[in-house]
Amino acid sequence: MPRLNDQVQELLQEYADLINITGGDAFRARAYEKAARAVGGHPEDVAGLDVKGLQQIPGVGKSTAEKVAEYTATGRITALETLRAKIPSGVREMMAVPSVGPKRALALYRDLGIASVDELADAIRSDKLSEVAGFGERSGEKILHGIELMRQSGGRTLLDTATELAEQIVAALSDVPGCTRCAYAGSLRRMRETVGDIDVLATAADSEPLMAALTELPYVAEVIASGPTKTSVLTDQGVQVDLRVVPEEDWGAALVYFTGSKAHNIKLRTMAVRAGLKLSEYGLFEVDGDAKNGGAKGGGAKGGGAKAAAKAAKATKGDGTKVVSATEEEVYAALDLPWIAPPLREDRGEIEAALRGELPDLVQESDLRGDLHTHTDLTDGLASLEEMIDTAAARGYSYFAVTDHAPDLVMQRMTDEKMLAQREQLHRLADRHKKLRLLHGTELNIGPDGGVDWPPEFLAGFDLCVASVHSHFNLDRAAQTHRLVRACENPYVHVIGHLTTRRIGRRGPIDVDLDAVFAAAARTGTAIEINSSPQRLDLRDEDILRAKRHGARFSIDSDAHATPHLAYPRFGVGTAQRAWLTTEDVVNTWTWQRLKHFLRKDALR
DNA sequence: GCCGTTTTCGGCCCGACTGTTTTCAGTCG
Repeated sequence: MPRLNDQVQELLQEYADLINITGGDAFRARAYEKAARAVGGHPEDVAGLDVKGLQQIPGVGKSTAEKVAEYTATGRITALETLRAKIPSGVREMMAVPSVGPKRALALYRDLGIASVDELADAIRSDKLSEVAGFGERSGEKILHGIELMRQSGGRTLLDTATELAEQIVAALSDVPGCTRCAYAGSLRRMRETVGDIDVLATAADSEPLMAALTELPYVAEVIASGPTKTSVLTDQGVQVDLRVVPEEDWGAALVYFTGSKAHNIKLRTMAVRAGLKLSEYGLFEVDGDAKNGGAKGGGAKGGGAKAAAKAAKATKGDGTKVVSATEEEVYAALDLPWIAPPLREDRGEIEAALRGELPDLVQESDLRGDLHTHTDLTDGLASLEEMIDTAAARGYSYFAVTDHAPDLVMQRMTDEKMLAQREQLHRLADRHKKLRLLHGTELNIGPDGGVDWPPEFLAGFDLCVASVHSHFNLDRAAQTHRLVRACENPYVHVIGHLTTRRIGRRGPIDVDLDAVFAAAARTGTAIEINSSPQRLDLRDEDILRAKRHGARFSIDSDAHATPHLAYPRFGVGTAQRAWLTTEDVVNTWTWQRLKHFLRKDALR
């Protein structure tokens, strides 16, 4: 189950949406939206707070506090139930389609009775949309395109939700008596940007108590299938979880098998066959009789060692003798391979690299020495400068940049004076954290022509500037490329933030010649951000690989807008690992001395 | 509904873009 704060955030947001759809007071709706974000970003668990305590959260007043308290006490919010009864849930779900907001969702429901995304797509295809005032041909096309975008990531769960759920399930199952090992596998373990379902693997002599424990979890809504080796359930958030229980001696083979990817496994199985072995979900087997004249024959002590251990047990499934494979290392060793980190297991050359002994020494979350892109409540963040800095210090960073929005993002109402006052405040706070070097930065807006918010003399006052695209997403490819190349060429721009501006399942990437931008970044010494927000994960792993080939460097940042978001870099690091990055590629793993040098861009001035 | 260097009422993120309009509504960041 997600953190209670996240559940409450979702419910308050739903309440705000329903107020909007039903034509309620827009300011009231906005108050609930703000309260939703405030609760979601609040570091303390709301479960432990009473009405008084809840009201201490900025943006939460008496009315919201009472609703939250009602939810923690009873598991429901009466006022929300009342609104839900008036509007089918599918109407609100239509708001997830880009360019469909509350007004259009209501109009579609009221005039055509459309109450789901599927019905909406059907209505467009059968040309019914023009019957509703305000909808023309272009609207239909745009909405249909938006629906397709949603479906591409359709049914997939974002990394933060999936990770949290998987960790809770693993913790719960690990406590079941008789469970000797438990971990999650699948695409989540490989740190793919979204996850279709969650695969959990466990070992136990008797699988029954584990299967029962899974189906009895409070947030399991439906049991899809349940047998002695596999149980599948659906959570109340609609995420499918598959649990498999295997004998202890098969743990390694099973973990390899269920971690995937499919392509990686196929290649491993091919190698196994050549080595006279067979790898399947039931374990690693030595094929009886012949087939000992394959690749592993000359293959060194490790393979031989594992085979020696094979004398252990006779197989129950498969044709040959089961090879004990209690760990992944043993399985890989049987194939004369070193252990391969899950994020690399995509058959993108990792097996060949492993054979050559050239696997990269992947960057780890613990290698990060700082965060170079964060926000405070001076703009659209939730936490104060002090709170953000204190949390960063607690993470053990040695440097930390505060980069609030610049004035061209008009809604943030930034001014020179506010920025300079924040700098003063930051300098005063420097005394509090002797071990943490504080950097005063900003997140600039890259204009349609590639210009940024402030003139050089003002930019020179910052320790660090991130520059990002926040508008004009529809420029043509040449214009998008030009603006981003120009931003790289700006001697005061150190990091290009969320380069493609995509939001997973919500908005596609801008149309840009990535190779041209990567080349410009490498040439000018501008780092490219790996934005770790689970909604963005921008750049994608395959684009990072391309950028690395151009010689670009990267900054793995949280883009935190609240203190809990400062933990996001684990997802950015996962993405970086999928792109084979090492600490050499990631500037915020470097010492301050080295980073300082990188930030100079002297040659361009 | 929330909040207060404008303090218990009266404001509340503001401008651009898009597609449908012929003067604007809805959506988005």
